[in-house]
Amino acid sequence: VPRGKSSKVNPRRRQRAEARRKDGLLTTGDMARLSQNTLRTVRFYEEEGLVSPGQRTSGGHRLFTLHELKKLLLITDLRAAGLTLEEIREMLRAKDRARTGAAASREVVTRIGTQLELMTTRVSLLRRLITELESTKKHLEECMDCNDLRRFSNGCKDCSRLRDDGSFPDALGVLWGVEA
Amino acid sequence: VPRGKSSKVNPRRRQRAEARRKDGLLTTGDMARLSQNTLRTVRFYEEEGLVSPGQRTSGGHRLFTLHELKKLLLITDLRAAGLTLEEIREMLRAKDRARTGAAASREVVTRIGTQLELMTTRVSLLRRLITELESTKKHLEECMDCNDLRRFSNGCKDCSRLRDDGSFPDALGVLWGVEA
DNA sequence: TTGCTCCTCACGTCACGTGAGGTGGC
DNA sequence: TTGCTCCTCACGTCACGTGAGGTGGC
Repeated sequence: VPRGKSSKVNPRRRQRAEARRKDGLLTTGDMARLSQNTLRTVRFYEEEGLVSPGQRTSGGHRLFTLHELKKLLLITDLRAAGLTLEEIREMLRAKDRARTGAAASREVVTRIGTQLELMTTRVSLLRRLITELESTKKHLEECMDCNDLRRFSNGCKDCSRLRDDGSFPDALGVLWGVEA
Repeated sequence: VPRGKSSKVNPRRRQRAEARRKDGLLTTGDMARLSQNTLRTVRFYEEEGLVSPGQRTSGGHRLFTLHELKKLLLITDLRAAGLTLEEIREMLRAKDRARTGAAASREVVTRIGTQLELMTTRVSLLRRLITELESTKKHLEECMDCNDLRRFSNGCKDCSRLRDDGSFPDALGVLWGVEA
């Protein structure tokens, strides 16, 4: 159980998460909750010039527009997809730095194209790994009721369960130390 | 052009990358090249107890077995898939820490299952983002020969190209600042 | 023998995490 | 008024990157 984060459901807090301020602006906490980030991350992205609170309350609390929330949601997705903050920043600023619509769109199209290739590669790697781990899991599920202590102490070397299958995933060889 | 990394093809180096030492062991450089990692990363993984050179030469050069290379390849894939080194370490050590085959397989099956769920989630996010960015790219490709400076200076607000389409990707709204 | 490869420190970086200590706002 | 939320430092962490300065090995 993680400390510091009460699991008690606080009804007032629940309301806050769903309710909007009357002026339609969002606090740092709203931004964090709605984008599944921490407060620290929202503030860090502001320091890095990625999002910006249009204004602050007299007490110093940040207030963001809905547009900044949408930007934060995109940043969050792009980070999860593997882009660095620098790459994200360049993408977000590309339009404003360009002098013409043609230059702006070409710049953004190029950047998106590059990232799409990288993302496709990442999906392929993930799919390959998922297949491999699923196969490894299936093999090991056959051993979940194994009581052969003698064979296990011997590293499962002479166990037919781990040998009779021709398509033996590499990951299983590594995890079970079959050739060590 | 990145500095420090010559793009000249060195035929001797090429041979080294493919050839094996007569004893079948691999140097740190072989491990790095064959797994697409840097020398630093291979050494760091050794410090962290993830891979281990079975022996060293009299001069202190690390020598790895083929099994350590396979382990490094799996580690590299798992890292790219988003696992921390701690999670990878626990997965690799689970079998050796268990007392019975049943306990070992249950432990590893559970860990793999957890990671498979996370990986599936990551694939979904990537696919969703790929779709969104492809759509955004397609919209912007229509603007690559735009010469309407007046409209661009005005933020493309009154341009029909960016408005007539009903299914307007969120990312485009953010990147093109349509509501700012 | 030459130069390419590998070695060990050791400080730097990126993207935040984690308190400490204090104040704001419905 | 209470307590939940947000504030600003500021040091810590994870997974390496990047030299400096030196030696090993086909």
